[in-house]
Amino acid sequence: MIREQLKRRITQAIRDAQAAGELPQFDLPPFTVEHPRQAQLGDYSASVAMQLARAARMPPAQIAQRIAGHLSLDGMATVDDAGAYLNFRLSPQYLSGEVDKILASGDSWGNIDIGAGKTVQVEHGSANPTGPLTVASGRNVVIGDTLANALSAAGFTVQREWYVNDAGNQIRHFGESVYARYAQSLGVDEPFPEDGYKGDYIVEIAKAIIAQAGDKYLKMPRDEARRALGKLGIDSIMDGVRASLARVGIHHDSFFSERSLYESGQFERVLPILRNKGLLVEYDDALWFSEDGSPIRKGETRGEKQEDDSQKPEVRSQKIENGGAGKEAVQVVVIRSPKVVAEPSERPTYFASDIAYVWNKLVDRRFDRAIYVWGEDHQGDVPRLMAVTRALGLDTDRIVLLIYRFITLMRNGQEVRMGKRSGNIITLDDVVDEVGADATRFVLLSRSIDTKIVFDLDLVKKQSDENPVYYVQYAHARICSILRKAAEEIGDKRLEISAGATNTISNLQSPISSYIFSHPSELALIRKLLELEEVVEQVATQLQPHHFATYAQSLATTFSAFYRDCRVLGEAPEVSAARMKLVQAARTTLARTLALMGMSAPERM
RNA sequence: GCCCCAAUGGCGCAGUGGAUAGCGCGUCUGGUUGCGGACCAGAAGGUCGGGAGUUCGAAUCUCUCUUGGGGCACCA
Repeated sequence: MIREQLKRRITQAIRDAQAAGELPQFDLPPFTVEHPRQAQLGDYSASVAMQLARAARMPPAQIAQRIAGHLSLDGMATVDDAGAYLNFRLSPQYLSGEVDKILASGDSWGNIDIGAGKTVQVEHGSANPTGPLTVASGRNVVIGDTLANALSAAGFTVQREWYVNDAGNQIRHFGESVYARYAQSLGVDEPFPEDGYKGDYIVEIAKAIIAQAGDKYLKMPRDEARRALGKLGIDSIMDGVRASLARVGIHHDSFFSERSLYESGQFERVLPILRNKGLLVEYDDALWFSEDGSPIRKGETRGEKQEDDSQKPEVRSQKIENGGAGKEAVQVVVIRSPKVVAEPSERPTYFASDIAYVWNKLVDRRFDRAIYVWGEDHQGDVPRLMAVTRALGLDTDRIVLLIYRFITLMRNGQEVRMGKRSGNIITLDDVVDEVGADATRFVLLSRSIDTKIVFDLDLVKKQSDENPVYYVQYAHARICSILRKAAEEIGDKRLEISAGATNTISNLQSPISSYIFSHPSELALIRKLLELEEVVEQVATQLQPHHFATYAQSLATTFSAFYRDCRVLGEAPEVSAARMKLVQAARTTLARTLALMGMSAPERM
């Protein structure tokens, strides 16, 4: 990457200046190379001279000058020491050469190697398998999938996992619901459970099972039938989920069963680690995790006053002073209790699963990092997972808990309320049907994960200039149009522009390899293309996928400026050929960006 | 009460401790004998919520206050 190259050269220049006695000896602090805000100042800029002023006991401008004097840039860029800044401007020769590099890289253009083969798991989706995939989960999977794309491009070995919550109370309710619909469909007067799932899809599932297996579950003991039907229901739901995911281009490498943590004995193997450290505490017939091993005390609870509030333990907010470094709450969380009525052998509490699961990720499967993509409703669960990870003797830096904000769905200027249990859900399929997969992904990726998204169906459906999705894709279609036209004019049938064929421009016979771009809009476009690597790095390190969306728009804008200023066809042959190459590189870059976002790059619109 | 997140032109949002804070929409003024006008150019519009601190330098880091969102169950 350019930035890294410049950093190395600056570092070398400083050492050379030191060796020459022009700068005193000092330890070089970490410094950055960045883009100046004003483009006229240069392409890259380093303020390292200012950082060194104290250590070197020299005025920054003088330091900058001496560093500049020792810089060897090999024609890559020119440097000018603007006061205390070192400003670099990439040379037209260098920029022109980079176009060839992009074309040679083809579909792997943008790949970098900050991951160095480290393994990282991105767990995303993981919605309860009790109903179809909702738009709410849509943001989750799109964030996770795009991050996985970015991490993969950044050189990590990535595994995409969906955690199937196939244990616990909700699953029991679900099984009862399926059973009730099953029985009702067979004409049996079976009451629908109070906590049941009311959605029509349960009826569909029941009918499908009847079509397959008839009434055989009515002949079983009721509990057994409920469990069996629950499992069948989950399978059916998950099949639907997979189909919905596929529509937005998402595939998971693994669907990990929560239940398996108990069936495999994983949970029982991990628990002794906490017990041996004295971090398991009995209270009120239940088993608790207590971060510091302290017994659980009775205390006043928050929220509405109820008769037996005083009987409840203070669960979360025992405050302790932490060596002056701020306050931290000791995490106290229930692991197992007779009051949790779900089959305790299958899943004591959700937190119990978390314990075994993090161990499974980091120890059994040895991921260097495990990323959890969680909705903001799980934000309160972060500290306890961190606490138990620490208690297990694992490095908490290896887990990253990403919290994204929910979306609000708007239609006809009204917020669409979604109720989970009520069956009033808007599925991801519904939205994809209405606005398309590309627009859905783009909207869900367009903002920082910390920002709430208002998904206005009417607005997104409108294929207008208010809608950035089409602006970006239009730029790609327009590029393809130019290349199509070029192919016609030149009559070169080998100039294919279908996806993947990015290198065919070399089929044109022309002395283009020596061509040096000079028009400001040409050079600006090349600079913009070269940013892709930086954007990949940014997304992969900050774990913020919206940078792709921002970049895609900016790239489309830069291309439009080039398109306005520079004709491709009908210029002098060497100019046309060189610009076609540039346009091809722009297509490669735009298509890759869209691919990283999981979007299509249409050739016509 | 405690914890997390946010606050940046009219609206929606970017912004990596660096120089004159950007983009889209909206508003106003313009642009087509030319590769796709689903486009482009120009203009107006800002005490980066308030205050203090750290730093050569703060929208960015720390503290604090205000406002908004979310979370604080032997639910998942």
